[in-house]
Amino acid sequence: MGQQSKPAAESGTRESERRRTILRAAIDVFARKGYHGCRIADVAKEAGVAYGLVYHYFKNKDELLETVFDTGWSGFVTRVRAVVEGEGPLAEKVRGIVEVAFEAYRVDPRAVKVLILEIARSPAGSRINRQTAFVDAIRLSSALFNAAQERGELRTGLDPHLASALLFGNIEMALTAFVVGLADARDPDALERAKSQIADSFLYGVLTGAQAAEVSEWKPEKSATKSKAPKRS
Amino acid sequence: MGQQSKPAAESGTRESERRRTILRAAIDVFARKGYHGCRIADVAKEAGVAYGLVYHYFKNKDELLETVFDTGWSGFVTRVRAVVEGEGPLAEKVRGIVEVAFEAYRVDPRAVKVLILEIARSPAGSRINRQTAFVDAIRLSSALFNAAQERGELRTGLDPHLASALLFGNIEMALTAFVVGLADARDPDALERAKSQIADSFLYGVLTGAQAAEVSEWKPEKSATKSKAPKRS
DNA sequence: CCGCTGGTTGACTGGCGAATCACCCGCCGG
DNA sequence: CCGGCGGGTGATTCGCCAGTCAACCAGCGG
Repeated sequence: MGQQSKPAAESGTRESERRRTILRAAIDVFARKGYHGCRIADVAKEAGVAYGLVYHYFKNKDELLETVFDTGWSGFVTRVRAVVEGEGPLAEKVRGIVEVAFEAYRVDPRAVKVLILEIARSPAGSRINRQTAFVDAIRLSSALFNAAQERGELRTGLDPHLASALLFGNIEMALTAFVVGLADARDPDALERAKSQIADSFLYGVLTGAQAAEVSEWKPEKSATKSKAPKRS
Repeated sequence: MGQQSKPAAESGTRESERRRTILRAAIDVFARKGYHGCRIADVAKEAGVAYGLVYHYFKNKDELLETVFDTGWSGFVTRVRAVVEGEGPLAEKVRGIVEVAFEAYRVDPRAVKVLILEIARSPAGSRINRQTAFVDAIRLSSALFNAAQERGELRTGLDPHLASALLFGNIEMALTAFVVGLADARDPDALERAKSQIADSFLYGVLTGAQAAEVSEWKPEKSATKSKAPKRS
């Protein structure tokens, strides 16, 4: 643990090492026992710090969850935005979004678990509705489908918003399957298959016949844009 | 449990009027403030009964939620099973399942809200994992897709389990949109559109080209099977 | 060497709410 | 008329846990 005497300046972010440790511990504990099912004491123990220190860095338990959310979600949204605003055909972008979500899961499954289980469906209560965030993401990719519709690539009568919602619905359901253990997350093949099946069936479901035909021809060419900035959190 | 004295026959269910009142109140309060965000006192007040009576009928708060779940979910599963085991082509059945879900929402939106928000994604903790129930439903309709796959109606390489999960994922996402107010639930047209778009895009997404072609020809002929047993709860 | 500052500690407390319990009341059977 | 019983009541109890706080320590500047 204690590597003190850090040369102040250090790695980009201003937040102290300790703060990050606590955040990390919070994610792990939330993932294991759920937000309501754990005490601050658990988080402190997991992080290997004193009880009171948690309150030094976070106003209260709620803010802790809030922060976990902001951190994880903003990373996700940023990546999605990059995909949406990038170049390439719709199908490619859809695959890109799916890729982003699954990659996030691969890199930090517990963080994803918390996002899905604790936040996406958090009951009405909590202060500034986090549902807004979810909606934002949906709206973000709506733009994609709006444009596609104007180009006549979407099947007629399909609401772009709904299309966008369905995409995230599919992704969420698939990830949920892994999160709750329905599917075996340790099998990298299962991840890969789920990924492509989701993208495919979504595209088939949403595109016009002509466009869909092209989907069939698509094959994973170990794509260029695979880069992957080191996922934070 | 002493069920004597009462003119035995009476209204089907054995449970007392009071018990049902409390259950109903619980659904309403859970929907409004969330399971964790409400006190037993709230439920009692809503039901117009004494605090202690809640504990007369239910062992504890958890059992109350559990019961709300069992009641609502078993009704849903029963209806889905009826559809799955009925006659007719796959497409028809898929539409049937979607119909069941939306009808449940139309009849008792608050109950659906509780199921979706409080239970589907309940954190690891709670006793006998209710996730099992969710999985059961998915498995149930998997049979459908299994059969379809053998008949060659499913696109190749598509896992029947996944197809089933996607169907429920789509339904859930759509209902969530209404539950959280993203879509206007008071507009019966919105419900209707969402319903058909979900079914359509799912079918297009999952079926082989040949089968999908038939989907296009489908038109709502104010179907026979619309009957609708009076939804319980 | 002194004292300040800011990160760090963990015992303590105050409130909240789940669960209990002693009591009530109307009914029925003897 | 009595006594027992089951549905019904709500004040009281009791444990838990979020959040506080006084004290502690390490470094540092003077």
